[in-house]
Amino acid sequence: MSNFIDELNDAQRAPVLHKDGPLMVIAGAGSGKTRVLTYRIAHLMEQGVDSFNILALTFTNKAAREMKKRIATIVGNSEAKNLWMGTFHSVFAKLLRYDGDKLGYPSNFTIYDTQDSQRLIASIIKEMGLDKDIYKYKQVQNRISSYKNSLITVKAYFQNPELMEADAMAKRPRLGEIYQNYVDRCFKAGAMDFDDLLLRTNELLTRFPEVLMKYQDRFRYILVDEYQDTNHSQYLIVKALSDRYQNICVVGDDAQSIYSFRGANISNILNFQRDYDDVAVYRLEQNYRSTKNIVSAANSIIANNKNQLEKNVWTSNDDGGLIKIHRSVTDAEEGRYVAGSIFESKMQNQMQNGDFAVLYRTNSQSRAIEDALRKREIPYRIYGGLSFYQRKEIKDVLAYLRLIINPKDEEALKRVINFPTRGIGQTTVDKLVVAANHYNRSIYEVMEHLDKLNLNINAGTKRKLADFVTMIKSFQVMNEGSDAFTLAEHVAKKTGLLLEFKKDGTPEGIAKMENIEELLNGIKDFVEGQKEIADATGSLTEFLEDVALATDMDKDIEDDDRVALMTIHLAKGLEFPYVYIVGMEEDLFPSAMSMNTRSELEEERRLFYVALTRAEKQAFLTYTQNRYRWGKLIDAEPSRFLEEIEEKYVENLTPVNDGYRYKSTIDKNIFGEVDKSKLRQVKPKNGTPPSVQKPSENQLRKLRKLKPEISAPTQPMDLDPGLVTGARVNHTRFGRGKILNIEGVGNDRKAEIHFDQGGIKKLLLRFAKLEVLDSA
DNA sequence: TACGGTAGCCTTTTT
DNA sequence: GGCTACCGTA
Repeated sequence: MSNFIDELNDAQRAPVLHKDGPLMVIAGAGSGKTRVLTYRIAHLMEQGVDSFNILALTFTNKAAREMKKRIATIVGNSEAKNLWMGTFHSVFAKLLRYDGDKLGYPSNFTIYDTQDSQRLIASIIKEMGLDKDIYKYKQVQNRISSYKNSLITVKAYFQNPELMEADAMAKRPRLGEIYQNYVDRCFKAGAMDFDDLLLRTNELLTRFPEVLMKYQDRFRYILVDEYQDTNHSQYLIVKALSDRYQNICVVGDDAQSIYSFRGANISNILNFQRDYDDVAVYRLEQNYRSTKNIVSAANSIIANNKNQLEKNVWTSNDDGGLIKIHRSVTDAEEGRYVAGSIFESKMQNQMQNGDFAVLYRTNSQSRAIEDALRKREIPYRIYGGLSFYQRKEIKDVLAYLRLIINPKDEEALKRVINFPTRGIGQTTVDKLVVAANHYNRSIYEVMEHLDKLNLNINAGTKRKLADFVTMIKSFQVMNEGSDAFTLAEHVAKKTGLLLEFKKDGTPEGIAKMENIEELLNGIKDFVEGQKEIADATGSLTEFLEDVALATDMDKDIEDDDRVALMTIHLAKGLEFPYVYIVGMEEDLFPSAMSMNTRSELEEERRLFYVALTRAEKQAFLTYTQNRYRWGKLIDAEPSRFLEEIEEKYVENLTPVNDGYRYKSTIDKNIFGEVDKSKLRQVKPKNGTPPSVQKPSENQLRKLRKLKPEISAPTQPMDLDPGLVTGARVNHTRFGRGKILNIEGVGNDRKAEIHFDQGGIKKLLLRFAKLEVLDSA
């Protein structure tokens, strides 16, 4: 028997040794949860559980790879090979490649990224002749995405008057039609978006019991990391798969739930004990990562949240330094301070660049930091933001490759049919789309049968279209006999993509060409690497799937030594000796978008908690009084979160007087003369005199009507405390009534209401707009 | 059909 | 301050 178990403390050992039945591990920040997961899997295997029967769902693919590596060193390489481990999206994409045909999907289906989805939705809105200012494609995409994550299919949507009502109130009565068209078009294109990977898995497991049985039997032991960040769709998949053997282990920390904006439902973890019988609950409360000061300060922050599981995170580490708070006048100065401070620490404490991280709320904040680091010649790496695979030139190459694998892929086709330009314009593409919709075929199929169809396209253009099809077909033939790298290189040359950027001659063009070359190198590495992995073939399909689901965090970082720059969201699960949290300002952190409800604000606070607990030795918080936003200088106020840290844990490097800890000094600084009204002035629309008038009663009515658009909830939100059994309420459509009963939690909270007009209805509180008239 | 100029939106976070 | 979608012109 191996001795790795001895490396664990008592609290960690218990869940590792727990064999059968459901268990939940509530793991405070830095308490060694990855270690527990890793050792639990290794232990199961040592107990004789076949690795083939274990499924582990992690938050990043990189985390999965690292855990797998660690497990392999304990139980041996060949044993670890069969483990299914990865993110929800990558694991179930793989599953759908095997069994998605039952739902009518080809095994080589394309995965649409968010941009593909948005482009398709934009063109559907245009084709339907809708006003793009009302139907904003990003908002529409968001809405559809949240439906999918709540398992609301098109059919379910049209059966639910509540949802239709909500969209109609938001002046988007035809949202359901867009949804319908979008789903149809994706299906016709042989494409799934990110949400489909979960939704279709659910559909598969529900509609085909034999498939469910097969995977229930295969995955006898299921482990889920970061369970607090699973959404409803993911929850149901896990529930279904674990239903037979009930060997389900979830690990998480409700205090670190920060993804509700993409449908994560914190009640999944809060209700775990209700969802399964005889749940064993283990708590990891000892923090091994951070100093006492950091742990205590973090605890004092999270104590401001009301909704949380009880937990007492503690550490036996040293006190460490106080948390340093620094104020600057501009964001540029903030950057200079951070760069200077990193420089000093490196000198004084013999630290490496890789020991430092700069965390921020929004990607756009990275610029000022980058500039300052560059001036100091401190190497850094930015994670997230516009990732490599999202760059235009890379997406162009990938679009050709996608088309080779799946010619029905509409978004790929539209992307490259005239790039590099070959004389096929928008008008022609529009005609093809109309024909494709009419014949219920893909655009590519229409192009293949151009001569048989009587489309109003002239002979010259027809010739060009035929040439394009011939070219793709020649690539497909080549794909049969070559590896992904050889093919991709040929495609980049043959299509003229490389030349296109080369002849451009500008530095940007050169950079793009180099990026394409880097992509080709990446494909080469991939082909080599896949040869070592079981049941991988190094095919183009596999490469494209990898790319579609890759995140910036998945990249294996060469061991060069750089300061890490990333959003707080991306930093989850990571740790650094020195952490700088920049932009501690109202409207930025907490974000202006997240201050409408208590639950949104609490999520921002959890985000701050996550940020602070990344630090091992020392944390710095910085804020500025002026910041460039949208190219304009605006004044900024210190974040309320600064006040929330218990005072004894912080040191103000830039003290403030007047009894206020973080009073803004906007009026006294050199920007004092800036006219604030100009900074925030809204540009008047054409013809509207910029005079200030009291809004008319008519305008007020309009505003009131518009309000639902803003508050039409796609996320769980705070509910009126008056919404209790017995309360009298008014509903926008059904009129007045009385609440008979309230059931469910979070997103699923429903009220049973007896309406005066007759009838008892069960309404999802998330969508129902109820006004409390008279609380019981 | 290609291309250059510009108005308007944007920035919350991501698989 | 930058991107993109749209419009006008050649």
